[in-house]
Amino acid sequence: MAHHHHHHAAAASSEWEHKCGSLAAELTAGRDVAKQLQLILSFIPPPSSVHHYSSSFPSSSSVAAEQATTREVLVQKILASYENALSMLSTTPRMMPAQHHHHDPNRDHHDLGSGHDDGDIGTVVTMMSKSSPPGTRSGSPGSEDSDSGHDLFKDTTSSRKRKSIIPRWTHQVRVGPGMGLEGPLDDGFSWRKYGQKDILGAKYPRGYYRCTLRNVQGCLATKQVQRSDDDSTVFEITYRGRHTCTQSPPPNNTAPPPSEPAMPAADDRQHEQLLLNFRRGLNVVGVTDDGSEFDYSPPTSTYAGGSLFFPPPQATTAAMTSFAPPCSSVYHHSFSGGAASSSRSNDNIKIISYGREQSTTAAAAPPVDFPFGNMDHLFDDPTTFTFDNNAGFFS
DNA sequence: GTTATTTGACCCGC
DNA sequence: GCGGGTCAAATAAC
Repeated sequence: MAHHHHHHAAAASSEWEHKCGSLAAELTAGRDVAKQLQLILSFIPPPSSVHHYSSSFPSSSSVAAEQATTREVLVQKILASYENALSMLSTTPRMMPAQHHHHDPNRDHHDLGSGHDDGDIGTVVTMMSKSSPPGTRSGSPGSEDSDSGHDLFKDTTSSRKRKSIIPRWTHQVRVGPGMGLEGPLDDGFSWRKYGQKDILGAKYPRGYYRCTLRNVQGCLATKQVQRSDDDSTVFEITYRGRHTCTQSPPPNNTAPPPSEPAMPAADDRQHEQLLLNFRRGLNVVGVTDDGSEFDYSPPTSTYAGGSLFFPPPQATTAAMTSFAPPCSSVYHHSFSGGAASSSRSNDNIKIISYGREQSTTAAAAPPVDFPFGNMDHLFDDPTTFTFDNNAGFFS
């Protein structure tokens, strides 16, 4: 770039804005393509289950499984990068240098069966608010950021604090009396504590947790756990950001008490609930135009974050639901004309993604919120979903 | 060996 | 400067 660069011209601001828009569009497009790739990959059976045509190799099954895992993880990482980049873009112009660090394919294992007797845990309040997350910086602890000038954005002329679109919500959780159970209540995700702070005026310190897969999959979800001042059996847990990683929920223990009718506060809450319901192993049944049904087999216990692809009512391009590995084959459904092509699914089902529909073209309409319709009642008896292809929502 | 937690330092916005 | 949030070195746990 030997061109002469202008100084800080006032006009640069709008130019910058414009470039940001292009950037966002580009990133969105990239993310969308990555999702498609993820989908496509899910349709390609892992080498193990492939009919061995003339495989002269021993082809141990473990290797195959590892490959599948690896490629899935890779796509997941790409997706996470896009998501994170987008979220960074949506906060402050300031940002950190990219951090591409190559990590070994680390095996992630989370201790699910921590033998926690969850006992009496009641989720009480749900609250939404837009946040002003200071640090959406990507995970890598400042390792190699030292050199290159990242004061590019320091100028902050525009100082347009875009409101963060990072979701933030709070649960109040009460632990039963007499339980030694403390802060780290098992909410189905594995967290890693990265800090603790004494909060002014608070009796108990606040714990800071982040998703354990942050460095592996770039998942930026965090939570804070604050013990209530007066009632020491109540914990206020503030979640920040949705999980973009893939995690398995714990096999729900015995005696999940009559689940609360879960007030349908906001979208994100509904998304959470949807995930929870999926995780509990409900059946999902889709209905096509011609009335035939296709059954998403019970997702036993595995699930992967992400978003379902559902088309807006008048979608012209084919969108699809996707439930992906570890199924050897998955249901694939095109909702565009109602023409359904569905393949078989075996045991486990993962949700690749959920939450928002994304069009394939960058210039197309902005993401459409997932059409949940009125599924509140389903929360009471979350055993079966039916997706009405015509109506475009679960019923 | 590995990964998680603890804990004071550090950063950043107010 | 203050306070909340995060980092990272030391330490603990595995």
